Amino acid sequence: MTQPPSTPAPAIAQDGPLPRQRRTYSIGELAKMFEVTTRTIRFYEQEGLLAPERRGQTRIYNEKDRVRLKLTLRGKRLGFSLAEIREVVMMYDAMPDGNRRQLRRLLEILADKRANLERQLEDIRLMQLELDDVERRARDVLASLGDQKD
Amino acid sequence: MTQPPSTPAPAIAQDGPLPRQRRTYSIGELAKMFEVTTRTIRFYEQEGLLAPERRGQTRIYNEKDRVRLKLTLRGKRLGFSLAEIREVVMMYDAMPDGNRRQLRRLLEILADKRANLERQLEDIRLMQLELDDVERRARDVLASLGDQKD
DNA sequence: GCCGAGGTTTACGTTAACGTAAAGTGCTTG
DNA sequence: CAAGCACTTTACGTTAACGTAAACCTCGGC
Repeated sequence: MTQPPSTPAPAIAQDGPLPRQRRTYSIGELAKMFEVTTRTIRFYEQEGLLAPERRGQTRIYNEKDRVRLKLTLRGKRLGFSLAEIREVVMMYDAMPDGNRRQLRRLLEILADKRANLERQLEDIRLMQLELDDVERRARDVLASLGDQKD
Repeated sequence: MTQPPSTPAPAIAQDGPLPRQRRTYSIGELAKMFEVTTRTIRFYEQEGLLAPERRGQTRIYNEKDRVRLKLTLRGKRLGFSLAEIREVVMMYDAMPDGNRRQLRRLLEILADKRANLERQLEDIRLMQLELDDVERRARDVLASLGDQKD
């Protein structure tokens, strides 16, 4: 991904105990970092959400890959499907040389996601009120149980 | 949910062309009302999220059932599993005669859900910023395409 | 030289949340 | 009374998003 033509990525760059500028990650590192399994990461690649470089057979993830994974997981937490996430991600990548139709389509998708987020905000607000209510009642009952034994 | 002990729910109360106080619903009505299929509603019942009365074989839903369905669907939109939703719903129902342990457990669950919602709020905020960014770039590209034809 | 820690592919298994089809019941309407 | 419509049960099918197992490579260290 990283388009910036710089930094040819020195093979292992073992120049200190904690290299301050870590540019690549193994699949295992990413897995721990985000608390997912390597299977998940490979699956996301298979689904077209990631496309790490290879050193021989081994996958090498760079900073951009890491960000993508982060965004993907965030999307998942918000209930988006991998297909939806891929839609935005791919459009985004194709953007620089996209034609009008594609760009307008992208804007449509974005508006759609936005509307979705707005509804989720409202849902969260309502849900919080419900939880407030349930909790208040639960505490009341607990209090009324004040001196009984169980 | 609504526990208010009142209103014994008169069987059918057919007293007008458009009974202003509709207390019961058919499965089809609820399905249209919430834009889900009847299959979905029956499935939720099977999963212990609903328990409508029966008139013979037919399911009769009252106001409380309707609210439950609404809350269930809201939970779903927020990415909760049916199992999670059921957990809260069942605890809530068992509340009045719940013992301390159950009530504390309920409070735990609520705190958990709350934390979840908080993270979702943050995720939404971040996601909105991302969308802002993507949209801005897309508009820029579109503008730069100003006079080309496609 | 071999061993363990990580990486890889291939492929079948699993779970949640329904979809879909078949076959039957019950009312009411022309 | 036949047709139609809404409801019912039963049961197999489907999709997304991984889990899990087997069998393999490869590299640094003892």
